[in-house]
Amino acid sequence: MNLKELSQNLGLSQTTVSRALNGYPEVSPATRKRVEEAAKRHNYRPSNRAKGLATGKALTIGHVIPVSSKHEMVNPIFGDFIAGAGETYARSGYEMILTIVDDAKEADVYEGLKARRAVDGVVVHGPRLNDPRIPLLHELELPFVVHGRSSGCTLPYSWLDVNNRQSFESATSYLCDLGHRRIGLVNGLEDMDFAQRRRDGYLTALKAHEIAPDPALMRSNEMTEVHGFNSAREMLASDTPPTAFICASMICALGVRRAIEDVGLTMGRDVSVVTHDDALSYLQNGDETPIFTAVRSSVRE
Amino acid sequence: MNLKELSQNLGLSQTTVSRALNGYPEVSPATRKRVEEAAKRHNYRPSNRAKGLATGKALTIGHVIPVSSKHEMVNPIFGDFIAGAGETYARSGYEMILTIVDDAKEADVYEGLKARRAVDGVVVHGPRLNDPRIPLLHELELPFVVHGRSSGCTLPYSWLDVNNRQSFESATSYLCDLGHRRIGLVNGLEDMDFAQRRRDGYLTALKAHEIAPDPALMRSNEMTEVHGFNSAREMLASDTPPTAFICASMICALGVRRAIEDVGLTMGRDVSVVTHDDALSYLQNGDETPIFTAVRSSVRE
DNA sequence: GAAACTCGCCAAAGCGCTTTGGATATCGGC
DNA sequence: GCCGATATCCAAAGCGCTTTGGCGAGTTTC
Repeated sequence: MNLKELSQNLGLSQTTVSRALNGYPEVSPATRKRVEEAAKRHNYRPSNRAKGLATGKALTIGHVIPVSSKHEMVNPIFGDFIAGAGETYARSGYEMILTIVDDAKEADVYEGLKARRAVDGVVVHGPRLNDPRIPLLHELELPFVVHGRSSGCTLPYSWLDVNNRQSFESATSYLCDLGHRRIGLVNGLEDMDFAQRRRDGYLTALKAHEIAPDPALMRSNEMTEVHGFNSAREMLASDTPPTAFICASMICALGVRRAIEDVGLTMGRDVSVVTHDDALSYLQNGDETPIFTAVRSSVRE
Repeated sequence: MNLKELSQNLGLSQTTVSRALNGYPEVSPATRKRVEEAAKRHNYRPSNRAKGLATGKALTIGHVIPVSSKHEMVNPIFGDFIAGAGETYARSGYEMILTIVDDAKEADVYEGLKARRAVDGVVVHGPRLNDPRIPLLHELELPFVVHGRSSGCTLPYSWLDVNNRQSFESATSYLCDLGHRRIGLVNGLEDMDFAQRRRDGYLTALKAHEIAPDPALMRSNEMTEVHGFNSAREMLASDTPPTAFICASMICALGVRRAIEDVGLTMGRDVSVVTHDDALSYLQNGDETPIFTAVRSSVRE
């Protein structure tokens, strides 16, 4: 059922039917009602494609997810982020198109989205320090919002982020106040902007407590369970092991926990762990009793 | 840059340019070359939208991810699945549109995709027993492929699946052969088809080893860490606790491990754990030394 | 050397919408 | 009873492509 059929069916012009359905005023209330009922009855829904052609709008937002060519890892928070975004799109009649791409070919993807007029705008995921995508998108004049921020970028841009610095500063201070002097940081890859900010927060808190940062206590890598395990394992093997850890994600923290127990210690008694909790649906921080002390922010919300 | 401009630019008709670019034979090699070079030079890419309107094809595949209204959980394997699918779409010039929807409203989404002619076909995720989406999609005449299967469904359909039954039968047999008589099953929700098959495999192996299944040793729920923890915790608290566990996912297994250690036992010495490993990039089964004994299949591949 | 093809190209219609620029009818107001 | 608003509606153009139906010019065929 398309506009033409529907309008013939009603004995009206396409113009009138289109206007009735889109809330324009040049239609009598009675006609509008008749049109709306017929549309519902015939399960008519305008073709997004034709609508887009006619209006120049795509009614579509692009999400391009970079995958590091080195690690091939898809950050698990994307699932939750996408779920949250999708709810909003569904309510607003927008479509979401997803592209997963090796980060080396990302520029090409943005150019393609623009040239094909496939989207009205994009969401930039996983911003790095001074991320080249921001100038690129400016140049392409493709509207965008960054999930996170990009330190060092001089161009203006819209972003949505949590306060990573403050969050890690609080967490670190909390541990310092408890008397910890050697605190291991199990961070994400440091070219990721969020990781940089988290480290800054960590360092700020150490400084405030007059603790000299020790490079041996700061590890960064893709936030996998294995990274958490390996990092903690190595730090714990040192002559002066940390008495506490701060982790960039629950997944890392699980690895840290495994390392702690692997060397015969008990988490929470011998070694403290604080983690950042993205509130992922499948990886809740315990039930009534949390597994980890955590700073939390729901990616999905 | 659109077709019209490009063809004027070349002093050719739109017809010829279109044909040159799409590999039709009615174009001389010299002209084709000239067109292709101009297209590249001007970074011309046909609008998917217009192309779709003209051809009736959408050049787009829909993925609709059901989210249980009760649990609001996004299965973490979707991220990896989507990444794998996206690679193929990118190579073939297809677009992927993603819809995340409360499973109660799923029918509406499929109808919408069909009525709006937004996609050429869809991938059905998370099939349940006798899944109503299969008859629905048949009725809508919307082509689809199911990731997994739907037992009890009498209609024909295309699917892609791993051998869940065989996999869990092998894993269970392996444990039985090691002498285990009480094996806990930490399964996914049992209205999910894969969970049913996994349980079947588990039961088949028990039967082959003349072990009577004990309902107290079979738990099923959303595959979260907490589910693994709670299930194992309760089973271990029994008078006749299991000596081994079989888990439906790495995430569950991590919870099971936590429960085991929580009661003062050691995994691998006091209690054995075998898990299904979806080979998620961020949740590898250890480095050189695996964390868990596992049956594995890469979702992404 | 004429009939019959084949090649290489083009004009125009059409895909399903929106939107511009009227057209017609109705209605006060004086 | 006429004029200018106002309220409703419509025909047609246009969005950027593909595809149908043709049309000359060159090539075979016999």
